[in-house]
Amino acid sequence: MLASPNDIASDTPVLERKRGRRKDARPSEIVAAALDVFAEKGFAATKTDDIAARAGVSKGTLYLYFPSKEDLLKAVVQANVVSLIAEGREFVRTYSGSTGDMLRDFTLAWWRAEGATKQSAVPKLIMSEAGNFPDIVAYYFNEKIVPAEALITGILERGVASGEFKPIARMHDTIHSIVSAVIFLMHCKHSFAAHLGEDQMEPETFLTNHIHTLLHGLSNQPPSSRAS
Amino acid sequence: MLASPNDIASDTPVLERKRGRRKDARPSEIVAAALDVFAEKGFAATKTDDIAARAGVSKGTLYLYFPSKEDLLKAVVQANVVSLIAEGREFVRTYSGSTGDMLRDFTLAWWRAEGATKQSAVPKLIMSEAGNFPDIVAYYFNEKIVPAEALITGILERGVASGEFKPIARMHDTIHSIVSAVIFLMHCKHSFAAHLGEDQMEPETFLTNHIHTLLHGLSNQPPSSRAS
Amino acid sequence: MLASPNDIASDTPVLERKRGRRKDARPSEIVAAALDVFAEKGFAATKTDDIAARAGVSKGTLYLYFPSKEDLLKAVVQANVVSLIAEGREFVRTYSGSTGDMLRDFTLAWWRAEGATKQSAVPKLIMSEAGNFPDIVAYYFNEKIVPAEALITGILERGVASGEFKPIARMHDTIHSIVSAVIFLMHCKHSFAAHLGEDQMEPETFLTNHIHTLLHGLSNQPPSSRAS
Amino acid sequence: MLASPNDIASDTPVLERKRGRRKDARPSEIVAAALDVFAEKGFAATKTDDIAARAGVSKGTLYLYFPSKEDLLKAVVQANVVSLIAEGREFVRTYSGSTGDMLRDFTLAWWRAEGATKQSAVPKLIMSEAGNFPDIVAYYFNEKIVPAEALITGILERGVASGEFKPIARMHDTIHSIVSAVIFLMHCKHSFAAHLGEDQMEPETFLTNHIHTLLHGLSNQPPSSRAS
DNA sequence: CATGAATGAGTGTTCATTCAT
DNA sequence: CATGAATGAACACTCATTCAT
Repeated sequence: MLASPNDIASDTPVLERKRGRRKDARPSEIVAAALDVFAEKGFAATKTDDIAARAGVSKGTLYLYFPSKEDLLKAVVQANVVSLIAEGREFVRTYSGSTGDMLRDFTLAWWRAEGATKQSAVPKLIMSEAGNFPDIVAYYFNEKIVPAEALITGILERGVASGEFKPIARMHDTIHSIVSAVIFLMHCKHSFAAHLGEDQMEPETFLTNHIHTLLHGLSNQPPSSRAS
Repeated sequence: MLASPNDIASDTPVLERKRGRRKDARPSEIVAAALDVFAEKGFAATKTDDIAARAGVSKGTLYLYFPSKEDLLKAVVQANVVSLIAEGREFVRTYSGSTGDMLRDFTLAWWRAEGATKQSAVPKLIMSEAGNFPDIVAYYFNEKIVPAEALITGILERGVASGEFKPIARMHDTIHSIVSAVIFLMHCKHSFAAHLGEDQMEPETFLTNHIHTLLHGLSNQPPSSRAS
Repeated sequence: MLASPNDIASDTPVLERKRGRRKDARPSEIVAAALDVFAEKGFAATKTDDIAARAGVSKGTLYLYFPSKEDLLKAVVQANVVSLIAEGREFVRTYSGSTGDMLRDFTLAWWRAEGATKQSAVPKLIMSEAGNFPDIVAYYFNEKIVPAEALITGILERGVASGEFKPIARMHDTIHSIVSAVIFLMHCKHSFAAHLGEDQMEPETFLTNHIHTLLHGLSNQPPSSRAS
Repeated sequence: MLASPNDIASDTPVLERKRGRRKDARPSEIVAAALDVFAEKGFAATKTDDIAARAGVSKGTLYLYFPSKEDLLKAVVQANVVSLIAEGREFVRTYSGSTGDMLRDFTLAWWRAEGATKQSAVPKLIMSEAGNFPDIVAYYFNEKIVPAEALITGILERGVASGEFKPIARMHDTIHSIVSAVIFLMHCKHSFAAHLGEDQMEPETFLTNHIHTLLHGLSNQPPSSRAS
């Protein structure tokens, strides 16, 4: 259903030249516009006119590059999946330092690369539209979530292996304890931005604190015997 | 915009009788059906016929009780906000035990009361529709999120006061470290249910582990000096 | 289609007795209410609820007496046709005086009996709905317009026969010169009431003047030879 | 509410070409079709599909040019108001001849320009829908009725000033004596066309006779003293 | 390539009519 | 008799998609 991801970057900066060269930029401009509007209104409530208007093209032009609104959604998801994982792999491959710092820096890097950009709308979109487009979700799950969890698994195993971390009984749970904060942050950004004061939600501070707490705990007391 | 929440329970069991009596049950049956369909498809992609069909009534009957599809959405949100907070307050008021256990039990009780039921669709719905219905989000934020955070603040302060917990510099961050796991779980349930194996995501186990990790940490090492 | 007119009077005064005797008044109360609402909104834009509400009964009760909304319209027309013609016949039969005065008094009596009452809504209604209910129009035409024109023909012939009036070449035209003023007045009353000042439109004065002008002319000069 | 009338002619003949060009003709074609159907069925009973079908376009196209059915009604009224008044002014400005002839010729010209064309449906429409669209009625009243009465006032005053006419005590009444015949004729045309034989209602003959009677009277006798 | 007028299937909402109580 | 909750066919309006220019 979903073609293998080809490299449609959505944030490509564009130096305007009306109808001039660089026609190949059109698709990615449209994808970027679509991401904006889909994230704001949801797929069903988005009108193709809105996307066209935001992309600065006519409605007909959309159909020159994408056979349907749904294909545009697919393109949006595809365009925002691949490079992130590649970046993550590179981070893990090259990081040197303690695993605690690595976990913190990985999380921050992830936030900076995805959460702090417009791409953060994709997870929201995926979640919102999961019920209506299961194949897109499957694609996203396999191409992004699975590799991402693999990366984190690698980090955690590094910590356990080095003795920095205690043994981890249920790896998935620990991964989710980390991931949930980033996802939560992205969702908040797109849903409650207006309601959260700047001080209540400073993403990088929050993530730093979150990882710190996960590493060192809130409690002054030793764990009771019946641990995880 | 949104009237003060009146207690429309959404899971009322019904003994069928086609016409006539039972009319006071209708609204809550409809609200329950609407919650299901909205959560599955999103607001815009939901057809009123679908709601009517799922509620076992005709399309016209919907409009006997709710002036519009949007009002039905409001009713869905309202119906699933109030009692939860009341339950939470009661839990906090009556709990006796260590604050670590309290935090874990609070989280589990929250999950059982909301996450494990159909009500867990509401947070997903709120997030998905935030862009289109800001007043509903505002209502939800004020009536549910704010009080919920107040409850958790109380628990954390109890732990700090008793010396069980270390001092907490940024209360909001710590609250969000807790909350994010529950929200994450609810969102996953409605988006990735099909993709997550039973063993990868066992909600109560995950939450127990999450709280345990937050309390006692992953690390074998003491925190570096430059903490939060 | 339309039954022979049975005597449903619409202006029957009613002394209220809730659910008491005199159940036979119900139909005429409903017909009176329907006339009001039909005249105000037109047939298609009238909701049966409105009629029921104005009649002070439930919507279901309407269907106890009238098989459909359209039948209610028929009843409204029927109820307001018969007695008028009878009154007119009586007037003509018993009038003694000059034919000029007779014409004026006939016109005024007509206005008082129909134009000044709620019945004046019927001609408006007939005109508005002519395209949709041709059989009702046919009924109205045959039962009211034809007899009414016969009455006026009688008056005009009386005047010609007595030498009071000049010979009348096209009887229909002269009838319409008279009738048009009354119809015009009724239509204005239901359409421009809000726009016409009291002084611009005093019905009885207008009709008196209209008949006077028709009888005696505006001109100081004799007609040119090429008359009608 | 109603924009200043722009010149949408409703009877523009059209040389067919299915798509593309001719787009500026579309609105007036639609307005013409709408006038037809509204006049025939009334506003509420008219389906937008009917208008579209009669205009030879799809339903969607209607909404390309008019935001709603009600706006289409407004456009219909606007399109058929302005030029008439301009024509009337021109007639009055340029007429030379006796005032009696002028009154007759004015009436006939009015009939030919409005009554004999499809525009004659507008007065019927206005009357029928008065209760539901008061602002449209107000527009019509101010833009058409008021100026029309002013024109007739001018004619009558010319006759009085020249001594051709007797003094006129209540100008409004006399205007209405003239106008009522034209309105009556228009209403009849749209309501009783099927019922009136050709000989009973020959519009121009009727109007000629009506004006003749208004000028010279039916009576052989002088008015009694107690005039208006 | 790009446009935007045109389309028509689809959806939210209304309302005449029915019928169990 | 009277009610009013329930129905579902019908309608105004929308919007993804097409295609002549």
